[in-house]
Amino acid sequence: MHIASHHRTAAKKCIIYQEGMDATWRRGSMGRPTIMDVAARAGVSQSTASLALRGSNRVRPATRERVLQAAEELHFTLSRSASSLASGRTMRIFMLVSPALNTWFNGAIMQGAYKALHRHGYDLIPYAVSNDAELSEFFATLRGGKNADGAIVSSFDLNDDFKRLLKTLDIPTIGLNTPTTEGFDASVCIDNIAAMGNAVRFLHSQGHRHLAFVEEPDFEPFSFSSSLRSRGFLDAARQLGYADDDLTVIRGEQTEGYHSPQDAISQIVARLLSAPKRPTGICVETDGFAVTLMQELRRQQLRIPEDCSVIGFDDDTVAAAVELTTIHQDPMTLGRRAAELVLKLIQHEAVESPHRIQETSLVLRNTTGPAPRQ
Amino acid sequence: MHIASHHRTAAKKCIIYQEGMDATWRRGSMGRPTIMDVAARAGVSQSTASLALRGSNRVRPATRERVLQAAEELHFTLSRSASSLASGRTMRIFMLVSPALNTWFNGAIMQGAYKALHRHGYDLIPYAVSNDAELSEFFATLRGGKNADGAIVSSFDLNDDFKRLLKTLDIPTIGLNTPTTEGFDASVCIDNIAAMGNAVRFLHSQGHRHLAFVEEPDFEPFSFSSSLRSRGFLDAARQLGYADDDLTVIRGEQTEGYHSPQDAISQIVARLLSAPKRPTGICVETDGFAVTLMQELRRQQLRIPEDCSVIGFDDDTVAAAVELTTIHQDPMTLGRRAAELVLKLIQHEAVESPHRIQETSLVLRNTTGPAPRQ
DNA sequence: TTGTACGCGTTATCAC
DNA sequence: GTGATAACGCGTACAA
Repeated sequence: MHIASHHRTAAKKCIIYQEGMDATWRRGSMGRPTIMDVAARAGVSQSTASLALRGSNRVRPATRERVLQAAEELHFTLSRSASSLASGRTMRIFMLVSPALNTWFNGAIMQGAYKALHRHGYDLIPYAVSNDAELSEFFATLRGGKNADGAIVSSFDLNDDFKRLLKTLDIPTIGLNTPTTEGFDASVCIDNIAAMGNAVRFLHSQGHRHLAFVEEPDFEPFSFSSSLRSRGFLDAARQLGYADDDLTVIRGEQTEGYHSPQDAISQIVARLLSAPKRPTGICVETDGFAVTLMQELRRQQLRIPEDCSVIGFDDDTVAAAVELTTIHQDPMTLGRRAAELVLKLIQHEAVESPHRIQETSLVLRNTTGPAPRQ
Repeated sequence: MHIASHHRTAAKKCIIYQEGMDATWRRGSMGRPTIMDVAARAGVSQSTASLALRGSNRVRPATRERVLQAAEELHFTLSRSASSLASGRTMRIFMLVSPALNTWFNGAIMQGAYKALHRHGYDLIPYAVSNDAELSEFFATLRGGKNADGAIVSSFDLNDDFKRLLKTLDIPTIGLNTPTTEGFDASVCIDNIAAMGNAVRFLHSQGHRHLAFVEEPDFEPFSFSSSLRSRGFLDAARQLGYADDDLTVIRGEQTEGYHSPQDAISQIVARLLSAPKRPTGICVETDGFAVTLMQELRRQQLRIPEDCSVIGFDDDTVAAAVELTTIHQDPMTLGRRAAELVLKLIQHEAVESPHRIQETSLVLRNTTGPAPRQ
C-alpha cells in the first residue's frame, strides 16, 4: 500500500496566494506557505505569529491584526500535524462503535459528540469494528497516547483482556452504554433495567397477565447484546407476582443456526403463539426487531394492539413511522455528554460524578392497549 | 479555549512498558517510547526501525522481526502526527456532510467510505455544516493541503464563491450526489432525473392520469434540496402526454412560514385533495416525508393504495418498515466509490472516467396499485 | 510585548 | 541492507 511518490510535491493546482506577493516572501515560488512566511509578511517573528494566530492575549491587537491579515493573504492554515507534534496535543478524539457507523444509535452518538468536540477544535474520528482483530488494532492505534487525546467507547462488553488494555491507555477513555464502567475514566449510560421495569409495569396495568421478552437474534456473531434488558424484564415481572410460566423469554442466541433470518423470525412467532400461556404483552429488545416481529405477527392474523401489545426499545426513526409504543432514549445527548466528559478529563478538570445515568421514558403510541378479554 | 497545561506531561497511568526494560533504553523512566527506543532495543538504527515498522522490503526479515518485537514489548505505536509532518501525507480524508452525521444517507456514505479508507490506513474525518460560516471554516481548514490528503463533499449545491474555493484546494476533491460536477476532480452521483422517470412511467402504466410531486418542506433554511427530482418528474410526465393541469407540483419553499411542521403538512394535503384534477399518483421527494404525508392522508380517510398511490425516494430504513414503494439508491456504495476515487487521485493514478453515475431502481411494495376507477 | 533557540517523532536522502 | 543527518512546521521556555 505504500506508493512511491515525490516527497513534498508542490501544490498541483493554481496557487492563488502567489498573486500580489511582495519581496518579503522569500521562499521561492513553490511549496505551501508556512508560519514563517506569515511572520515575515507581517514583519514579526515566527513565535509572535504563532501566538497571534492562536489568539493569545500576549500579543498587541495591532500586531495580531497584521498577522491575521498576512495569513489570509497567503491563504495560510496551521498544520495540525506540526501543531500536534510540537504541543503534544493531537486535538483528536476516537470514537469506537460496532458494527458500523450507519446505525440509528451510532449515528446519533456521533452527531452529539461531533458537535461538542468540534466547537472546541477537536476532530472526531470514528472507528468501527466488527471482530476482535479490529478491536486489537484499535487499541494498538491508541496506545502511547500519541494519536489521540481521548477515546469514547460505545456499547462494548469488553472482555478482561481488553479491559486491561483499556487501563494501560494513557488517555482519558469514556464508556457509552457499556454494561460495566470498569476500566473507564468516566461513562454515560442509560438504565436498561429501570427502563424495562417501566414497560413491564405498564403492561401489567393494562391487564396483561402473560408477558414475553424477545431479544434480537444474533445474526452477526460479534454483535453486542447486553442481557440487561431481559434481566430488567424478568426482575420487574417477578416483583409484580408473575409466575415463571406467565413469562416467555426468547434469547437471541436461541435463534442461531437457521437457514435465513426469515426462518428465525417465523420460529420466534411460532414459539410465542404456541406457548402454554400465550403472551399478550410483548417487549422487544429493539425497535428494529419489533417492527420485523409485528410484520410476522400480522401475517399470522394477529391484530395489534387488539390481540396483543408490543413495546419496542430505542424510539428510533422507524418507531415513530410505524407508531410503535417504545422506550425512548436519547443517544445524541449521550454522545454529547461523553464528549464533554473527555474534554474535561483532557483538561484535568475535576469531574464530580464521572459515571452517569441518563433517563429513558416510555412513549405510548398505537401498538399497545388493554389486554384482550378471556 | 486554550487551557494552560504542562507541556509534555508524562503518561498519567501505569506505564507498563517500563517492565522488563533493559539498559539499552536510555531515555529515562518518563515519557512515551519513541522509534529511537525501539531501534535501540532492537539494536538497529532509527531509520532501519522506521523501515521495518512500515514493512519495507529493504530490511532483512530477521531484522524486521527484532524491530517488531521490540515495538511490541515497548508498547510502541508510530505517531501519525510525526509521520505526517515528515512524509507530507496526512492519511486523513475529510467528508463534508449536511446538516448532520445522523441521517440515513450520511450514515451510509460514511460507512461506505470508512471501510474503503480504513483498509488503506486512512482516517475518515466527518465534518458537518449547516450554514455558510461553517462551510467557510471547512474550506479554511483544508486550504494549503496540510490537514488532509483529500476530501469528499456530499450533496452540496455550492455557490460560485465556494466553487472557486474548491478549485484552489490543492488536494483531490470528490463530489457525491452534487447537482453539478464543476470544480470536483471526480464525482459519483445518482441520476435523479432518470429515476423519477421510472416512477412516473410506472404510475402511468397503472392507469394514473393525474399525478403529483411533493418536495420535502424546507424547514431548515440551509437544507440542500436539488430540483433535479421535480424536474425529472415533470420531464417524464410531459413526455407521456400529461397536460399541465394533470400535474400538481408542491415546492418545498412554498410551505415556509407556517407555525408548525404539522400546519405545513396539513396544507400540503389540502392542496392535494382540493386540486381540480385530484392526483391519484403521488411522488414524494424523500421516503421520510412520504411517510409523514401518508399518515396525514390516512387521517383524511384516504386509503393507500386503493384511493391513491404513493412513491418515495431513497429506500431508507423506514421505507422497508412501512412497505413503501420507492426508488432505491445505495449510498453505501456511493461512499465507497467516492473513497476509492480519492485514493486513486491521491496516488496520482489515472482515473478513466472520473464522473460516474450510479444506478437506482424502483422497488414495488404496498403503497402503489392501479388507479381507482372513475 | 516580542524574539531566540530548541525540540517534538518521524521520513527521506544519500552515503556506506 | 543499514546508518548518519537533514528536514517537516509549529509550540514554547526563556531571554530581551
